[in-house]
Amino acid sequence: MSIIKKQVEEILQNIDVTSEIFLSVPPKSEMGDLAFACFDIAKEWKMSPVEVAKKIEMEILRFVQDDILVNKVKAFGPYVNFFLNSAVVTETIVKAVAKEKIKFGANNFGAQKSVVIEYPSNNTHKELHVGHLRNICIGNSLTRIFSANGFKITPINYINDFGAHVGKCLWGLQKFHAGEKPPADKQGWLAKIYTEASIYLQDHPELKSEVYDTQAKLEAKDKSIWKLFTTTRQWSLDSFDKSFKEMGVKHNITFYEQDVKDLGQKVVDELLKKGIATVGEGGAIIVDLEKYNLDIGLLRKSNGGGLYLTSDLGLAIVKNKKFSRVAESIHLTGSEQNFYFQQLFKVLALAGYDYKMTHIGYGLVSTPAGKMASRLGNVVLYDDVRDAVYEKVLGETTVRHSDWSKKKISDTARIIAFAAIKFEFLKHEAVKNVVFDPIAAASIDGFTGPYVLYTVARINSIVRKSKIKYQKAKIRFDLLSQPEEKALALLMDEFGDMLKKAFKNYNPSVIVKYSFDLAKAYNDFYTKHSVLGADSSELKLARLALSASARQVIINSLYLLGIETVDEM
RNA sequence: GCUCUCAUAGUUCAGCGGAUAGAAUAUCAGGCUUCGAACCUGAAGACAGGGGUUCGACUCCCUUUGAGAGCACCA
Repeated sequence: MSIIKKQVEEILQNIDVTSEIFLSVPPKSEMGDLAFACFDIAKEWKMSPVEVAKKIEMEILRFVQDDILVNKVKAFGPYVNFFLNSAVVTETIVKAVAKEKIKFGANNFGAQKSVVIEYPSNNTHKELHVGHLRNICIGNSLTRIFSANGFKITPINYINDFGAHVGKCLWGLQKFHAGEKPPADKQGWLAKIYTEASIYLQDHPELKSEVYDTQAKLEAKDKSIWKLFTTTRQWSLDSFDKSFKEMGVKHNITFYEQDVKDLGQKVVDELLKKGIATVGEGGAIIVDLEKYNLDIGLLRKSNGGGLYLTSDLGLAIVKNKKFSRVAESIHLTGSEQNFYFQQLFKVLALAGYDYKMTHIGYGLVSTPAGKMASRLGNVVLYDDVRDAVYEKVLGETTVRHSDWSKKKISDTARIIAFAAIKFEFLKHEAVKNVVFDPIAAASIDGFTGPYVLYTVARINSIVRKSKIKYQKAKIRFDLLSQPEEKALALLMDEFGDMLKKAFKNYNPSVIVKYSFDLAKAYNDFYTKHSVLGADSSELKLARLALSASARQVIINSLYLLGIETVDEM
């Protein structure tokens, strides 16, 4: 939680402001450091907001004398503004950061309640594209954000390795590529075959029965196809593991559709028995959700085959067996599945599950050319984005550091490239559709990951050159009297609130913006005041400690985004 | 056809119902013999249209227009 804000809140509470207090930052620094808006309290006190502000100002002046934190209180129309003592603010924050380090800002709203987050739920035999990339960035960040808010969060993945797309891919493989030696990128090869088969079937719909046969054999675990299935499936899984690993993403458990489909069928039988599910048109098993305004959910095909909903019911059982007392289950998918998840959650509720279920449907990622469809092959692949951004950053790094070793250049470029990618894919609010812009993704100026990393590298350089052990020194915070120094410390104090906001709204973009604002606040300080060139050694020391704190909080915010920093760049 | 989501500078995005709607980028004008110019300073530039609720609306409600998505055997 924010430390400084809390102290100001206490002052207000002492003069009988009993409702919940929100402190904001005034639009201009001349107007003070923190503001209290009197609109709500005005209703309670049955006075005009302007009168309330004046009254609060008077009360504080009368009863709160010689407060070491608050220098001045002044009413501005309906606002009461607080002018804070720079030395107290900087000392409080710098010491708190030094003490708590990576834990600075952490909250405990979750009280160690168990939350399961499921992402990116990708498919074998199909490619990983920019849509998945967005999913992975958001899921990884939410995992860290929930953890920092005191939840015990378990990231899991649910891979569909048994759907119709697999049948289609294997059919195409046998029909057009039998006996071929797969290239190095085996997973990419499968994805291409899947696309090729999809397009071919559009022109030759009469061959669809062959695909159905392949799918039926697969579901029956027929010997003629099983080996091919397990081999190709593993190619996909190996490739996904590699991608997740380089993205810094870990899942505690991965579930597979193959393993839960049969269980789901049993749940459907039970729902039938209970009368929750019924037999619908053509003999399919449905659940009528009309009275919830959710149409009809399809639980089983008329030929007895399972559907996505069938497997998800089985997954719910397995998940609840594995994780007892789940308080919340978060599902992260594209927004096109919003309606589906409303249906799923309703069916699960009817089946007796009562934990909180949350679906985050992030907006679609499209290309400048239009909508992506893997069936049509017009997708932007994860690998291509990664390589393009990496090449660009590698070029920049090589130019800037001709004296570095090849390995140092490539290692650094790799971290910067992933920072750029993750920052780019997390900067938008999740519900918004986004157009993937390759130029923006590879951009390293302005509101980007590299900008924030650069700020960290700058501070590293200052700390390195100073050769001062500021950690144990006695610091004269009273020397930190510049407005930029106070502003920087006050912004660090906001971190806990940002963390809260990010988890409440399931929105990592709050942290993205914060990390950028903090880096910008540091750069503002940096250009106006010199650390190493400060007038006295005491001031140098104080500014060094302030800089190190700012660096720590920037690192903390980047950590929540899944972004690593570099020493130099 | 029905349902859901979205609409803010040229472009990409921020804006718990509250102070003069913030950034980034592109454009123009500046700043390195000074802690790292992947940086900084300045200029110009926006709430899709129309109603309503409210002391107060980018924000809530209705409507029109535009964009995206979903709607029975796909995932």
